[in-house]
Amino acid sequence: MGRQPCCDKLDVKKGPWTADEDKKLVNFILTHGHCCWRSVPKLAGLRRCGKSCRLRWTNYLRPDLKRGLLNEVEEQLVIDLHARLGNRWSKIAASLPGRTDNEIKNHWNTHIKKKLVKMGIDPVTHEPLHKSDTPHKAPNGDHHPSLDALQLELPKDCAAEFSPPTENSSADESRSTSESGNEEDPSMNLIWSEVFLNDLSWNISGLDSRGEYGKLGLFSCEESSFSWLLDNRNIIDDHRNFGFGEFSEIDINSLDMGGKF
DNA sequence: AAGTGCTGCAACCGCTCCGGG
DNA sequence: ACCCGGAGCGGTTGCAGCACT
Repeated sequence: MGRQPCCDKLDVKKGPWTADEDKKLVNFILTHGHCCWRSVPKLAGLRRCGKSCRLRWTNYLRPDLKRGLLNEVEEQLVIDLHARLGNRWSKIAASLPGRTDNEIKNHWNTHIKKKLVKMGIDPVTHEPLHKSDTPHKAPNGDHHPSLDALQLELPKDCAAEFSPPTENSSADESRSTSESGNEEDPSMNLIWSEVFLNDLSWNISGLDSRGEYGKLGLFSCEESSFSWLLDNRNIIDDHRNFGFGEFSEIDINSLDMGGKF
C-alpha cells in the first residue's frame, strides 16, 4: 500500500498565493499557531497543501523576515559557510537572522555563484578556478578583508555581526525589516496591517521558549507563539556550537517584535 | 511600440530525516 | 527493531518583470 499523499492532489490549489490566502494563513497561525501543518489548510479554510502553507509561512509571511538583497556581510558569511557546509542551506540560513534557506539558495544561485566565478573562484570547491588566480581577490584587485576574517575567525565575527537579538537589536532588526522590507510590499503591508498590527499577542516577551519548542519543535496550539522563534533558537544553538556567547533564556525571552505590535 | 531574451524569485517536487507507536 | 507519517531540506521549474534590440 502506497504512502498517503501529503494532500488531496485533486483539490489543492497551486501557484502564486493571493493576498486573501496570505491573510487567512497569517490569521490562522496568529490565533492558533500551527499544531500540524497538514491540518492547517483545512482549519484555515485554504485549498492548499500543508506543505505549501509551511513554505509560504517560512519563506514569505514570517514576521521576522528581512527582505531585499543580502548585504555584503551576509553575502560573505554565506560564502564562508557554504565553503564549510556545502549546500546545506538551512544550516547556512540558521546563521543569518531573518533569512530563509530558500532565499539564500536563490541568492547563491543567482548572484554569489556568478560573483565567485568572476573573481576566479570555483563556487563548488571554493578553490581558485585557475591556479594562478589569487583567491578572494576581486578582479580589480580589491581585497576583501572581511572574507579572510570570516574564514579565520568565523565564530567571533559571526557573533559580532549577527549577535543574538537584544532588546535594541531586535527592535532595530524589526524596524529595518519593516522599513526595507514588508512596507515595500503593498500586499504584505496590507496583510500585516489588517491581521496583525492590532493584535498585541504578537509581543512574545513573556513566552517560555524553552518549554514547548524544546519538546515539540513547534508551537503550542494554545498559545500565540511563533516558528520564527524556533529559527532564532537554531541560530543561538549554532552560536553555542561554534563555542561563543552564552545566551540566556532571558535573551531569548526578551525577543519581541520590536515594539511594532 | 513590439518582440525577444534574460534574470531573479516564489513555489513545487521528491527525497530524507526523525519521532512516535 | 521496525514501520509509518509528518516535517524539513535541497534541487528544480515556472513565470513575471526588466533590459535590450
